[in-house]
Amino acid sequence: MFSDSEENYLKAIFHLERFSKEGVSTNAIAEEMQTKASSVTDMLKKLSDKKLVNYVKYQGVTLTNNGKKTAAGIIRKHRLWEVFLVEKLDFSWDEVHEIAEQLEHIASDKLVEKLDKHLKHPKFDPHGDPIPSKDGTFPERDKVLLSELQVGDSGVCVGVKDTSSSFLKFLDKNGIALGKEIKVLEREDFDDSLQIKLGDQTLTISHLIASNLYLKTN
Amino acid sequence: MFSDSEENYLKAIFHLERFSKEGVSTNAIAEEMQTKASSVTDMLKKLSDKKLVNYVKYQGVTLTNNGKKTAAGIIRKHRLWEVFLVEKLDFSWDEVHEIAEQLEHIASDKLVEKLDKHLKHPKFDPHGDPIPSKDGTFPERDKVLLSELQVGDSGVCVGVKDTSSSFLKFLDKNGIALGKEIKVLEREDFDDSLQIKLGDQTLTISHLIASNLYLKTN
DNA sequence: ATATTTTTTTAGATAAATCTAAAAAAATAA
DNA sequence: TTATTTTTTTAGATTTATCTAAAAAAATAT
Ligand SMILES: [Mn+2]
Ligand SMILES: [Mn+2]
Ligand SMILES: [Mn+2]
Ligand SMILES: [Mn+2]
Repeated sequence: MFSDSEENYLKAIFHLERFSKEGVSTNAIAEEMQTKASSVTDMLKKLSDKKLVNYVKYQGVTLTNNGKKTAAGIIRKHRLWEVFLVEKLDFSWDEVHEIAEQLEHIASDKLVEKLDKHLKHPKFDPHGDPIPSKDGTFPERDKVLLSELQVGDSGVCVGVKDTSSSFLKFLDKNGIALGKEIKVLEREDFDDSLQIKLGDQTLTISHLIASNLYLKTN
Repeated sequence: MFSDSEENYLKAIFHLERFSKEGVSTNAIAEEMQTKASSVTDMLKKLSDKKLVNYVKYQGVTLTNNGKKTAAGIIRKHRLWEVFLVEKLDFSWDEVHEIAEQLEHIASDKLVEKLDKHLKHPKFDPHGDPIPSKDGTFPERDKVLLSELQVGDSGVCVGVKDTSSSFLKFLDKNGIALGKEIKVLEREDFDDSLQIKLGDQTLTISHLIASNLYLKTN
């Protein structure tokens, strides 16, 4: 239906739209896609011709309903494959993104639905990100950044904001994983670092770490 | 490493090499790939530059050792994915080829090895075709076409020569599947059709059918 | 051995996706 | 409000994979 490149642009625009109520700018897309602004302009024209984006010269783009649905479909595939890689093939969560980046472009509706069934219809991927349903609806879950909690608050780790390999490996090394219970024991005013209880151990983590971990509070 | 197109050419040449001891001709490749001879010539030059084929103008091509190993790797992926689709996702054997045709181009050695392990290192795909090992070796199995058997001979169905959807669906409809025991009861001289015993039933099949079914004789 | 047919290659064009450099428009600063 | 800077678009190239039409080479037939 659409080329890998077109699909990657749709996904990028979809993600960027969440942060700007205006149209998404050419430069923002270029940055996200690691490409040049002129290449973006070319692609926007093409996506516009295909009625996937609303594009007016110099005014950025928004996805059309069709564009949104298409983007959600690609994100659905990406995240389902990530679940597969972690749950069935025993990959660790820092290894799957690159591979899912390729698998998301495999075209077969039947494959997606069979994969979804095989995985027992997961609602979230290995990084805690929501998996849209077939019709494009994203499951919601209220979650707070660990850095927002007060001393004494506690919750269960349900997601990461930064999904970089280095961050995920850091979490592994320190025993932090989705499903783990975390309680804030102390906050250091000087640098906003936190002392937390994780299982039966106590851990000190920097503000940067805490501001990339999502918890579901108790 | 290589483009999807390059990989598809390598696979085509690999398959064609089995039938001609000479180099594979440009036209044969064009036929196999459903493309034009001029496109083939262009690609052969490129593959030759990359040392994947031995190409001399007007004399056809053969794969280099490197080309053979690369082709075997793609066939390995194709067939492992077919096993996955049938065994794990419950696809039927007539639906998997098209999807595997895409999946075979996913680039990740680790993925292939994890998939292989997950599937318990299968030696043959859902159509009975051998799955090369990581180093490019194809498992052998002696098999005979059902059409070659004499009256009274019997064997187990281990593969199909024609893998077209229509043939596979015909086999499904008649209860013929890999692993089934078949015995030749009678041969009709006029059209070489066979009367066979399949489980507890008796079936009449045309020569065309019999000449596309591989058995391992008892 | 020459003529004819078939196969293969070359020449030149097209479409997709990218790039650099220059021009145009919009945003910001003076 | 005018000048400067930033953003975006356009113009023109490049690469990859394909095609058609024509030329060249090889194979086949007379
Ligand atoms: Mn992608
Ligand atoms: Mn993810
Ligand atoms: Mn393929
Ligand atoms: Mn197969």
